[in-house]
Amino acid sequence: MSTNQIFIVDDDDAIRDALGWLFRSRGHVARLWSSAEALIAGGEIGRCGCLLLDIRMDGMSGLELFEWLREKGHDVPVIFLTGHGDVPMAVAALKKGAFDFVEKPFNDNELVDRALAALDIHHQRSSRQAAAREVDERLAHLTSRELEVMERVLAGQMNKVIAMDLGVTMRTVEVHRARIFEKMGVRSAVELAQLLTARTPKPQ
Amino acid sequence: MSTNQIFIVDDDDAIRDALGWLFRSRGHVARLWSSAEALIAGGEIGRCGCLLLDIRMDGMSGLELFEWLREKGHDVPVIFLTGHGDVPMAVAALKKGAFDFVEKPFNDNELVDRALAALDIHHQRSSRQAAAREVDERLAHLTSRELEVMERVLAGQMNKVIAMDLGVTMRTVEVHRARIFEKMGVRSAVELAQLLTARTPKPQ
DNA sequence: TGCACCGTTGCGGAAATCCACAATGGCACG
DNA sequence: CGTGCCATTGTGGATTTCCGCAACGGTGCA
Repeated sequence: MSTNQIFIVDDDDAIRDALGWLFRSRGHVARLWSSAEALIAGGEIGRCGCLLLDIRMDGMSGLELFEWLREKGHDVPVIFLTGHGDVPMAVAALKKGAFDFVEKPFNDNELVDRALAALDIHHQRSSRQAAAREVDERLAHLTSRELEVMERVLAGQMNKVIAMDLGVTMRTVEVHRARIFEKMGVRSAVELAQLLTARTPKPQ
Repeated sequence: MSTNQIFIVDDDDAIRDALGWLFRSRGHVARLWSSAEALIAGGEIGRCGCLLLDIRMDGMSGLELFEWLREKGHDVPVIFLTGHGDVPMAVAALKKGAFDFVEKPFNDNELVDRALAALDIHHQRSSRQAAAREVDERLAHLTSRELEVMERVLAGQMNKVIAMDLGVTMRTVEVHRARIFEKMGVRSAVELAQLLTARTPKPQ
């Protein structure tokens, strides 16, 4: 994976450069952006493994960028940086899913540790997501009829029942079933169930 | 369920009573405790649906009580209340799994809303946990041999293979398999897979 | 019109599963 | 020693699944 880059967005040149220097001096890959708009325009958000985001910026704020990323489906771990943060703001940010919230001035070592932790969970997430995408990709190749059959297979229904249910022959169900397994890359209904049950979006 | 009680722990009599009045006047069930120790001694944590916890208290602090609950396996949603909270403290509490972090003085309506939200997710959690416990309970009744067979059934192995693998006859595997289904309350390997795949502890 | 894909079905056989009935041996507990 | 639980196996049959081979009709696109 090449998504272990640390993206830093801050409109204060001095802080931005200091952050860049901090991470680079320790062997990490850091990319710097002077505004949320610049980051978005860059179109390289996909390479981001962890995002350090100044909350207060001219133009689009850190919080707004965060919301924007969420809507776009990017769930990169975000660490907010703030000079004048208060408790309610921090709480709101974390409850919305921010990974961390750090006040300036920050402790160098601590910030690096947190960023690395963020990278870590990003890797965990992205591997899970890759698997989920893989499954979705395969699901997309199923015909609507196959989906109907699959649904019933997952409900534990026997081919006979499914056939009655759909008003077709057992043979037809068998064919669909075989194609489903083939397309989904599994070799039994059990594997299929595991694949799809694991894919379920996780709650809080 | 009778776990929609709001537990309030604060060593300041005035605040505690005010909180009790606040929730009760709106029709909610609130229980008051003047210290973490008293709450623990009461032995009624199981009835708790949501916990409002003052961070700074004589004796065991709110944070300590929170940790204690975590260790005991109680994961009631906790809302911390604090008079002199700072951002790092709030961030730490939330990252450890607190549900919310509110500064005093608080806005009555907002606090109630948050407590109700906490109750809500507690209900979601507890129904999930009940299901998980149910499954664990059933798993506990499986013999070690049955577990070995189940493991292989979930791996999608055919009875024939499992038999070879364990050095027994197919017939034996069939019997184990039947008992597994019976004990687990399912009627097919698919249902079993769903039961156990869903049970998996969810990550962040 | 020809090709590709989909849904459908039939035939027939191999393989696997499910099950009732029946039984043996080991082990632990009282 | 009896009772209960567990693992094990057998027989035999009903049911179900899995598959290759073959085919037909519809739809949509080039």
